[in-house]
Amino acid sequence: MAPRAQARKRLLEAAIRTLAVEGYGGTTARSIARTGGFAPGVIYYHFDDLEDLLLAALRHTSEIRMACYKEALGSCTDATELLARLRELYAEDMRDQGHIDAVQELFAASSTSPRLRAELLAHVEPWADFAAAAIRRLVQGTAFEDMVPSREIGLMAVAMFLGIQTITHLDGDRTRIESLFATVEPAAILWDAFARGGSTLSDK
Amino acid sequence: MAPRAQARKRLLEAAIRTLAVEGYGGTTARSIARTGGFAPGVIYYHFDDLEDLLLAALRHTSEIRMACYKEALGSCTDATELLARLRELYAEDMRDQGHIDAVQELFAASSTSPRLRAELLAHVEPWADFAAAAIRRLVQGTAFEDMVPSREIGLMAVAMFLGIQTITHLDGDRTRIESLFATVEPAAILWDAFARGGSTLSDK
Amino acid sequence: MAPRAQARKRLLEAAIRTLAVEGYGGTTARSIARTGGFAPGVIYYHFDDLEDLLLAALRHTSEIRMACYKEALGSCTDATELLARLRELYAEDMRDQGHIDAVQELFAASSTSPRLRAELLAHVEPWADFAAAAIRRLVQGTAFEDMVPSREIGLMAVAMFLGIQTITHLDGDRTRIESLFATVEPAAILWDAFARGGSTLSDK
Amino acid sequence: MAPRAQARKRLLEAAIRTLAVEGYGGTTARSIARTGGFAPGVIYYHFDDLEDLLLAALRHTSEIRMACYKEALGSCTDATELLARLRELYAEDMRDQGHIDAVQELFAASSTSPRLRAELLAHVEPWADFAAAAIRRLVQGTAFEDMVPSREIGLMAVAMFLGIQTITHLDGDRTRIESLFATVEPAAILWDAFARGGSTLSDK
DNA sequence: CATGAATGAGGCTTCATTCAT
DNA sequence: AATGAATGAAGCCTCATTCAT
Repeated sequence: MAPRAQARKRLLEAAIRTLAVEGYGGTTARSIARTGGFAPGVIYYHFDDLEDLLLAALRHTSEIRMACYKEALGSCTDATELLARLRELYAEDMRDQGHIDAVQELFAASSTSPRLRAELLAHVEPWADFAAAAIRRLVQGTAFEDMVPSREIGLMAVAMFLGIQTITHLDGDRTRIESLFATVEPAAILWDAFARGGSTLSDK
Repeated sequence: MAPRAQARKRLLEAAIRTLAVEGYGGTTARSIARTGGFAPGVIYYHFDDLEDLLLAALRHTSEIRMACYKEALGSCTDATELLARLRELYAEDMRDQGHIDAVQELFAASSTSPRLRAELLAHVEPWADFAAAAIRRLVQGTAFEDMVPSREIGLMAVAMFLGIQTITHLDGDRTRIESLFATVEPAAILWDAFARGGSTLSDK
Repeated sequence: MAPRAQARKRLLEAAIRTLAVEGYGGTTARSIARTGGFAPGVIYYHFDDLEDLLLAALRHTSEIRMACYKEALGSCTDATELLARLRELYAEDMRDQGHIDAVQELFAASSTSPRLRAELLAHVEPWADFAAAAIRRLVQGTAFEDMVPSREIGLMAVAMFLGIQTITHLDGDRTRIESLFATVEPAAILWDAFARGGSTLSDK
Repeated sequence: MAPRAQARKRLLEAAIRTLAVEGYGGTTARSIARTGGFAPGVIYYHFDDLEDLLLAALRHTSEIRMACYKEALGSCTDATELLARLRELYAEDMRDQGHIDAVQELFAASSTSPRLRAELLAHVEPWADFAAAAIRRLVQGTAFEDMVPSREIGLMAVAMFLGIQTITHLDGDRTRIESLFATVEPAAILWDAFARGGSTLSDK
């Protein structure tokens, strides 16, 4: 049913898989078609352009991930728990068909296409907002509540995620990120104990 | 003198300028030649490959910048001062012929070429070390000296730099970074006053 | 009634409109379908080929115009009147859905397709005959009756029509033709006065 | 010497030959290259575009032919002689590598490319002027001198030439034109005898 | 050392045409 | 009768790279 939408989805997923596996440079109409098992021409039946397909793939993947992250972190006020959930989400991302790698490749390619650049920029904004909101939930009710510039820190968080992803992408060593999570964990525990913990303690 | 070396340098700089101005996608043998005002064939006289030229350009630019950073930050033990010097260096980078943009483009292209990927990785390592050393100097003699995992934080710093660069690259808005420097400044002042400042105070 | 024939007619007219509006180069199965509001596949239900459709469209349009011209000029023996009627017919052609432009495009495409070439040739013949007949009516009863090679002049007339059409097609300036009609008019008046007029005068 | 210009000329002539032999529809980068015995890529080394090459070919051929016509007809004041020379020129055109057929194909293709259309239009004008000048020389000193709208008749002549060419192109029958020349000859003789002849007679 | 013409592979895209529905 | 998704060939063009000069 709705063969049109089904076909489009097949194309989107082939595009994402190809980006992840072959890199942007290797993502050609032919390679996408090979990945998806269809003729190159189909792409142009459903999309104006290769660019168009890639843009749609970006939106597709970003929407899906954003929904997951919102659900998983939406109500989290505890640093330790936040960190744990991020860890899980990240692991899930990695298990996926490579959505994150695909997005990484698109960042890489951004200078090639103004439209792609604009689209990526449009996606950075909401993610930075989302990160800022998570941070605000974290500091809410603590002594630091009014001192923390959550908007800026949100952007920094997104930047760091991007940067780490870039480096991970270079050597394919995903344990590196695990070790960063481990590094940050004590800080999270400290935060919960002293900054938030104080008030929580008195609650009990 | 050494006309060979001189010619090579001309090529390297043309490659860097082309990367910065046209992006990786627009960096072809012809466009580099046009930028530098020589014939495309020359490239193959001095380098095996376009890849070879790009790799050499990366090394060239990275060495130059690393030397600058080492000289400017080498002896810095004060967070406020460190931040101020970083700010200057960054401004200098921007004024330059676009070394940073060129490197950014090469990161973008890394998935295309294993050799490029390896080379970039080989440059990330020393920069992370360098950042770690700067951090160690910062915490040295404070109560946190043994608690701070400087290696990991160094990597995070490099990642953040990379990520911010990526985002800046997207919208061309360089004031964004200025605002991040401004955001971090109070933290640096606090650090100097309490963490370092305390002990330093008693020293005097 | 006769849904088959009706559908064919829809296709023919879509083909003609597309030729006139998009030019031969822009006349594809898809563009014809878009013009006519049907699916590209329908074409192959009613015709073997795109070529087949175009040929049929040529016949369709040529028949319709030939009938008009025959009716309007069939009994015309007066040069001035002949010219006036031609002028009207031409104006009508221009108001039409672009039959003439469509035919012009097919001439353009003739070197692509032998069948099209043959078909066009087969249409030139009757038009030249028709023009020759008109000329014969004009000279009949005059002193020139036996001297005028009407067959050749008929062909020249068709050629001139074609050529003017080609030039008009180039710059879209249809007033050019109006000015040619105006240029010829005095000659027609002269002819009627002296060649035909003389004898006619004595008749009365 | 001047290998650049030589190569360009080779391309221009290959383009013209291909247009004449294969028709516009068959004139692709590959077919031109095959005709000229070079790789398709060369075209893009010397020209921006296929369109660019075709435009240059049109100019090339038009200039050459215009020069010939100017030299042959420049001083002709006699209708019979004018006709004889035109006949020769036409025969020469046919013996050539098909310049005329090539131009014919470009007219056919004009609706495909605005630039081509503009270029053709720019060539029609001088030819019409040239024809008008020839006609003026013909009527000069006769009783009709002030009555003949040479500009308009010049355009008609060009149009007729074009139209005849179109028809000839359809069936490849070049004797048709011979027969038209023969048809017109008596008129030329008459003209020289009565219109011009009168004054010439009194000269002797 | 350098030039610049030439090559050939491969990328994007369009299109006539087919076919399951 | 009609639809519209899919195919595969072919077109245009770019590019790294080579090579005669």
